[in-house]
Amino acid sequence: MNVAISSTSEKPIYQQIFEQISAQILRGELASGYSLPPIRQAAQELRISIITVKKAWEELERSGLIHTVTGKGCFVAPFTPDEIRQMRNDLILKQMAGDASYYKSFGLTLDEIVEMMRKVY
Amino acid sequence: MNVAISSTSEKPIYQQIFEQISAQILRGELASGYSLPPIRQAAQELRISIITVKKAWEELERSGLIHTVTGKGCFVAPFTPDEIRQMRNDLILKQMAGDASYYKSFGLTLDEIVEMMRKVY
Amino acid sequence: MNVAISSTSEKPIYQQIFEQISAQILRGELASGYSLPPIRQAAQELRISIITVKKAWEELERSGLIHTVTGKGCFVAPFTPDEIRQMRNDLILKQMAGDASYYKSFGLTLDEIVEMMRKVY
Amino acid sequence: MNVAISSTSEKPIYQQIFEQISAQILRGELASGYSLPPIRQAAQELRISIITVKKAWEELERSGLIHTVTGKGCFVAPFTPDEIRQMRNDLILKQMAGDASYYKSFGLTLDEIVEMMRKVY
DNA sequence: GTGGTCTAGACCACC
DNA sequence: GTGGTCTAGACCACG
Repeated sequence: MNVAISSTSEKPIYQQIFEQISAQILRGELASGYSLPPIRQAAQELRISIITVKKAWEELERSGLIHTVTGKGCFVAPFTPDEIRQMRNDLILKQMAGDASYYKSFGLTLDEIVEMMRKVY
Repeated sequence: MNVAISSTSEKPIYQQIFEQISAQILRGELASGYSLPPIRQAAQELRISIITVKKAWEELERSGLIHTVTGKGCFVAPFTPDEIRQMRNDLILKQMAGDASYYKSFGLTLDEIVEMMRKVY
Repeated sequence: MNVAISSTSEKPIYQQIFEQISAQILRGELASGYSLPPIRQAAQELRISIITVKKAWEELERSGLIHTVTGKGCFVAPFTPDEIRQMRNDLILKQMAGDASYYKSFGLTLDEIVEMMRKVY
Repeated sequence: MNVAISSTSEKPIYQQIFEQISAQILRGELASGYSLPPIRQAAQELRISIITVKKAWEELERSGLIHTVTGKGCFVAPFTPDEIRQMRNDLILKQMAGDASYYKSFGLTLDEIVEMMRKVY
């Protein structure tokens, strides 16, 4: 499990975990069927409470990214590569739409946005 | 004062106010020297607590966007148009750098980002 | 608040609460804008843990039936009577579809189902 | 043995087996005296643990639907067709009574229930 | 061994 | 005052 927790971040821990793991799934790093570590082990590894890990796992299940089998563990849900790509694009487009409207609220044109994006990339 | 408050938003009210007013200043809508309404009046107008307005005003002062004159009120700090433009660009670039690194974390190239940005703009 | 908890039920407590309150909303007993009791008070009233109440409230919010305003409380979401009726019918139809397929799995015809339903109603 | 197990279902596996086999008995598909497969064979066939199969068999025996003969195996209990029909009707009526009271709790009349049942059947 | 539920109690941000 | 988060620790069902 490759998750970095920042205790200085304003985001709650369980959400940091959720975002990092879901990003890993949508990037294809965690393949379908992959078994997430047991919550107890993950809690020990990350040095946080079991409850906090569980909350993150619950969010992942609610998003349909993993499915839980009581007594067995939690597994990345079965997706085709196309579905993964689709979900990833949906997520990014939704995020980008919010970002774009933020930029536009400051009067930036598309060309200006592209130019600035080129700078910071 | 032109501020819209959403009670369903997850953002705290004082932050909603702070963001909207600072955006207005950086867009040049609120000119240097402009007098913000007294907190009591603002609170009544927005139908929120005085404490909340005060917190927003404090955030604005802490950012250097306004300055308080005891007994007189709060005024937009004196900036030249160039300074405004500079601050606006700094803010947007900082935001955009974060957005770009998010997009990159999903493996998107600059061209792909530009193309998607074109779609959602 | 009118909720009855059965500790003998196989359903978890938080789900019992969720189901009863959502039923009350869909029956129109809890009108839009109605303020749910604070979780601490509800917990004391029902003699259960705050956490358990919170879990029920979270499910209600996730279903879009209530919305939480931090520092203010939880309120029944604004719905038109038509929306309420629509949601209620959707819920019942979905439930009934499952029931019907169960009856059918025992070879019952529609007429037999109707006749038996008449008996038990 | 014709049993389908869903690992994504929230129902425990042993209960899924119990429900499917008891339904088969009550539908008359498994006749009186029919011999259930040995638990080891069933476990292998369904790719689950022997313990789980044993638990399902125990539930069936507790319901009086099968009886175990040590060293010989498990057999569907001797019922007359009338008894089967009776048990089936009892089960369905009990289930339907619960469903009906659920529908009634939303204010539905018998006619409305019948009409909706017609739709989803 | 696994996850599911419930508990008591703490600290924080917001209003 | 409110809800939001995190903690430690218990008991249970399932496999």
